[in-house]
Amino acid sequence: MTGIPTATISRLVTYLRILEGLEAHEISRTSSNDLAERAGVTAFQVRKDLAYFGRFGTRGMGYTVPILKRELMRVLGLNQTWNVVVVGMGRLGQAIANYPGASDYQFQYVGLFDVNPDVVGRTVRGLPVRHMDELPEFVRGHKVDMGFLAVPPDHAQDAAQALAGAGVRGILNFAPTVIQPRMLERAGQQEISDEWRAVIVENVDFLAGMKRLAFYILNPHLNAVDTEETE
Amino acid sequence: MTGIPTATISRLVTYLRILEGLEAHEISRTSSNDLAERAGVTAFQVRKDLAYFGRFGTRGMGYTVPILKRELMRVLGLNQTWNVVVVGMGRLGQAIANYPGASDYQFQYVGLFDVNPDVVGRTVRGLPVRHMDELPEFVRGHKVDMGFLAVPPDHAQDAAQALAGAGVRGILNFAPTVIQPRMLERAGQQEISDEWRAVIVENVDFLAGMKRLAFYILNPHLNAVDTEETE
DNA sequence: TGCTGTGAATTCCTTCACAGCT
DNA sequence: AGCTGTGAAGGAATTCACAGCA
Repeated sequence: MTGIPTATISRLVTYLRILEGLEAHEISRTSSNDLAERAGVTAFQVRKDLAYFGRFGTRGMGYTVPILKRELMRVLGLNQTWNVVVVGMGRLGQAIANYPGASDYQFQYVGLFDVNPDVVGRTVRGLPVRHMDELPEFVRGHKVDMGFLAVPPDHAQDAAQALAGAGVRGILNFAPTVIQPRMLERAGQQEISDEWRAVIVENVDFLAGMKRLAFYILNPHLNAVDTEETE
Repeated sequence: MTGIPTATISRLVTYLRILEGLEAHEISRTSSNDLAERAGVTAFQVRKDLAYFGRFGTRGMGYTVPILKRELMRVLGLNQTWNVVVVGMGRLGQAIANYPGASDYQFQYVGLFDVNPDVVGRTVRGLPVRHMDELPEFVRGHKVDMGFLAVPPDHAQDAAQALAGAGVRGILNFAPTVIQPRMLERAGQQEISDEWRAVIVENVDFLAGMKRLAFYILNPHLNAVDTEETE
């Protein structure tokens, strides 16, 4: 059961957001055409994307908003709680920690970390900023699932390895750097033998976004209307 | 001369970043293999990506770091100055306005905007926060090229239209919403007839990044090591 | 020999057309 | 009749193999 396009996952996130908007406006029915228009893709695409994961509609009728929303949340793993630490409490890290909407969808910030003594000990969003030395114990003790990485680029690899070594399952990397995956080893890797799982890295890079924008302004004919970026 | 993959542009940004790192370490030569390893892609990919834009290497020798860097900057439009306004001066907007590295590469913040009276009039990074009412005149007067959009999602479409109407050429949208392109019309559209150019929209969405991460943690076998994301 | 540049092959993703329920 | 779900066709993007220079 391999082979779901990465782009499909990004679009599912978009569909989910649209469904939330519809629900907020108390619209209870939709269709592949309606979703497609709102998402800026084709109706074929919507149906194909959904078909990877099941049959959520009714022929001749369309989709029921709450049902499709629930199913997409299940598919995307958003009906469970995710414990998150943020590493790097500079301006970006603070903005991330305070971003409204992150706390929806069961993303719970449980710990904040930095190495700068000026920052460690301060309180952000009601949580104390801890020193990185405490990370391994904290991750194990608090069942942390993900780390959000908002450190300067030259410290990103080290911090990513610290997170991976402490045992997180995924890293959302905000630093404009490629994290080398082969150096990411989870704590207790030797215990896991058969069912070895790599640490997942997703990137959010807005410097890259700025540069892509510059390119497409200069070369508008090369621009395709798409959902994400890249990424 | 159509058909350069969007993913290629994202990767060019990555290559450029690597070249900057090499230059900072006074490494003056590289190769498709070296770049590939650092970028987490194949050497074929690197060469193909570069080949879309020219011949920058020497057979048998590889690439000269400063030359390839210069060429990539030219291709990406980073050897010119881009005037930027930031719309939405909440925590995220402030983090963006203060982000180090944005001011490299000739992205110059020339204006900051909001509608909240508590924020308008305050100073961020030495610039006064102006009211959105002033946007159209400001964009024309200061030759603004791009707008960075960091407003709440329910105001993103309106703000995007305001930016487009004021005459910016591109929008970097940080709000978790799809901007409907058909409503973006540049000021003076009637004047431009033949050489009509759409406003380019690039998205940077870290809520989407969080959700993709959740999915790939639950489905690690579906994860492909890639540069962006989407997106 | 070593590494780039590039047509050809392959794989992957999207688009299409229509079968299948309601 | 209307809209979903899906195998098949088509189109892109990546991978490959090797020709072409230094």
